[in-house]
Amino acid sequence: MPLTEAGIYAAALRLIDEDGVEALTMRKLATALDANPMSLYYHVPNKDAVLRGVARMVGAQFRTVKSEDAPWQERIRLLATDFRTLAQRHPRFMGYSFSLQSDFIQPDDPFWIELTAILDAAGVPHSELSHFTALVGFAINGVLTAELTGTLHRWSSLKPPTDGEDGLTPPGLDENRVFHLALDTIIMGLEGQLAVFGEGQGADH
Amino acid sequence: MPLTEAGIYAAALRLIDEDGVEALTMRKLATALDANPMSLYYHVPNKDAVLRGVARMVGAQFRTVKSEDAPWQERIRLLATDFRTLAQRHPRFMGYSFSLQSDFIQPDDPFWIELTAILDAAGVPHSELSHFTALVGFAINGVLTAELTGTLHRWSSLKPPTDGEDGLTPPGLDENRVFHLALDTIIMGLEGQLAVFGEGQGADH
DNA sequence: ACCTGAACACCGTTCAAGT
DNA sequence: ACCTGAACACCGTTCAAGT
Repeated sequence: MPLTEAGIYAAALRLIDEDGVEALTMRKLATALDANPMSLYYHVPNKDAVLRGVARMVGAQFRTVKSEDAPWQERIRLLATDFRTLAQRHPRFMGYSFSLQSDFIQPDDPFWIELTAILDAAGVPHSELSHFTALVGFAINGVLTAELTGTLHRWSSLKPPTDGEDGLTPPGLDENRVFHLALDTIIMGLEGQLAVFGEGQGADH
Repeated sequence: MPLTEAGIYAAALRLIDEDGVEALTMRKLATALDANPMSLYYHVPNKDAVLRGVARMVGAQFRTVKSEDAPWQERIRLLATDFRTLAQRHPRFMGYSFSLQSDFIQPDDPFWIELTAILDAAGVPHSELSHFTALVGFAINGVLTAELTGTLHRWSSLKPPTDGEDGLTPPGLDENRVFHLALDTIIMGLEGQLAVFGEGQGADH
């Protein structure tokens, strides 16, 4: 099996899934590919490019059902959960790339394009469209990152037991609850904002 | 000036403010202190401890006005902006510690305690208190992190010019708008959720 | 008690050289 | 066209030794 660019990215992702991004090393990556560490540099300029390649690879897997006729609330929920299930397939990489979002998050990613379209359809004024897209996207991102990096999990274990119960919440259940609660709250907030826009319009004309 | 633990943290923070966390090195830190790299290890167990020390140092600077008589909406806004101004004093460190939040974010930090108190006062049921605290905290965190790491800024430059204007938004203004928009939206969402709790209570009794 | 030098086991990357 | 070895400039950290 000869060395290829795609093969390098795939192997890198495999290593990251196992041991996390911080453990990825050009030298380890090479030995995982049964290759000389220096051979990688013929196919790839440097380590940073490997990470970007992995990001492109994972990002390309993102699929979301196009349901343009559904109400925008439902569409946001769908988009967010689709994105979440993708993120959960590679939690260590996504947790990293979301947080150290230096160059990984681009406004022309399918997620953001779809989110913009949904908010547009919902009635967000064009002048505020990018603001609201950023707000919703990064707020969800914040909750999801906390989930992926395990911060959320370390929290819920500190939660008071549910009134005399055994005190052990089934694993993942709390994460689910917080994520959907966040979605609900943001959507409700958007509904409120849209109502404000409506009022302003009514008063002006 | 002899080497001290606090002095090491202070110097580390100074270096991070200038060049970012990823540029911090035990060896650079030592030369910045006019010391032998190995001398640090007498005062500090390892690099990770240095980062944690810096986190404690920065976190200790957090102050928020206690305004228990104000409406909870105002209290959330105040807490969030207080936290934001602290974060903006050390954007590179805060951007890092928020994202790689492995061990930096603790539920017993003053920010979270105050946020919990506010949401409690707002009427969030005790069984859901930690969920809502997490939701609000990490959503705000997500937007703030995007601001600190510059992701938000790289975005707004892609914004369509405001209809025939010069197309240049004053720097920082967009960040301000998005942050406060996020606050408003989350608060509105919380109001909605609280209304739901109210209904449920009314129907049950 | 506080500091130091030498050393170890790692990194990413370059570059001239091999096939 | 593809791979390799040697080498460079870095890391964090240990440890025995100095004052």
